Amino acid sequence: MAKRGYHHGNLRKALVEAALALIEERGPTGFALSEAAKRAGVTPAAVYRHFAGREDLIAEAARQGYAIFTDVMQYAFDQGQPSALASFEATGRAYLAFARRYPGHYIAMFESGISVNRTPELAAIAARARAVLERAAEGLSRHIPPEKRPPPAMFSAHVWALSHGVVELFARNSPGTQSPFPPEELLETGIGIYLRGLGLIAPDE
Amino acid sequence: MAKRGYHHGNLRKALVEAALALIEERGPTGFALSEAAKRAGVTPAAVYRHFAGREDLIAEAARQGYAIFTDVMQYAFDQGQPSALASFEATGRAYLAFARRYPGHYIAMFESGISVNRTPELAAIAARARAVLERAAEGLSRHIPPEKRPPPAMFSAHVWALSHGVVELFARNSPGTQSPFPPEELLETGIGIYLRGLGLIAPDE
DNA sequence: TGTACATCAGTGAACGCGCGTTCACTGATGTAC
DNA sequence: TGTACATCAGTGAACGCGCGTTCACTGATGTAC
Repeated sequence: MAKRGYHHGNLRKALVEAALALIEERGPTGFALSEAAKRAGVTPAAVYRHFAGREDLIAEAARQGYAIFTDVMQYAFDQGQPSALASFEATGRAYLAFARRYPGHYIAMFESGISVNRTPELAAIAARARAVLERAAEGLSRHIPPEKRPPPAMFSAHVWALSHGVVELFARNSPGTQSPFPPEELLETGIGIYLRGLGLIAPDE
Repeated sequence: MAKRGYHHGNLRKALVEAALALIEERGPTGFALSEAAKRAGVTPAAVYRHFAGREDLIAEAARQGYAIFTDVMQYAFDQGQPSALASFEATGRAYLAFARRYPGHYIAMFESGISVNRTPELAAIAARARAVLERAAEGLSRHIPPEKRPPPAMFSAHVWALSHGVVELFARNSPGTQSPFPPEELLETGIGIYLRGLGLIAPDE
């Protein structure tokens, strides 16, 4: 169990952790398999006992990210229940919280260039994450008059896109630089205005 | 002027074009200075007559991207005038159109990891792009009752974020894979609902 | 409890590769006389 | 118009580097007897 000795104990886990830390520090480009191995206190060749190669290691980081992501979203959804509105808003906020709290996972998932279709396993778990948001949208959908009700998948896509855009442009230091407003505020007001547009929040509040 | 002969004619331009094509084909990671040189029919060392190095070449691609981007946004804005609403919607659509039509520039600007603060020149032109969107927002702002008027910079950020999120998740093949709706439709309906939430579109249309 | 042995996680050396960058050079171009 | 010359864009060879990956190996571990 302990790390000392010839055998590592849990190298697989240590490698994923090292990879996540590296991705977080250096960006997707800066990640090197050899360096992840070094950080785990192991020769580069040892990595191949646990992963097929560099890409496979990143994919595993992304997979774990989607697992956490789905849990976080599901939890937020449940917290908001039985109010469809509260559930919907909470999942939006959870997106931002996830990006903040698990930046390595976030980058592996969305910025590393790893396709979600790389593995059936990865595709499945990503679909599950999407499903949580769509379920929240479906719940909301029932409160909109049928004749002006957009497909739930559409407005779950809207909220996802808004959340993703806020994260990319204003929550990570990348190109947006100094954001005009705190990302949390930006996302909250944005979702608020959007939901009012759907007729789900009264115009006066 | 012609390409034949010892001297290239316009190597600088050819290098930027090669870089853009490569970035578009291989992603930001796949871009190699040596290969851009090869495509321009030139030795890697020749690049250093025109650029300080690899990063500088990417930064120049991004700079040209911002220049085009600003023009495109400005043009869309002007087309929508004198209607503030039409101008606002048009700039949103222009964002998507830009990403579609100039993918290499788009990637250099937003996905290459090049900071907008790398050069004062680059920062300046990016600020100009932001200013176009904010001006559109200011125009719109006048139609909102002052007491419930969010800062123009805030809702220009919302539209930017929504546009960016739609592009990243649904218009590029990256992680979102098969999008549930055409990105154009997604963005248009999203902005429509958002503007209705601001009270800028009548609830019945 | 003690010994023999199979397993297999991790070693260490080596590889080929393409990369970004440098340097002294060369030869095409355009200008001055 | 013709010659001498300065300029400087592009050459080609070389570099050191870190990368991902391979391979035969070794030695710690746990199991069978």
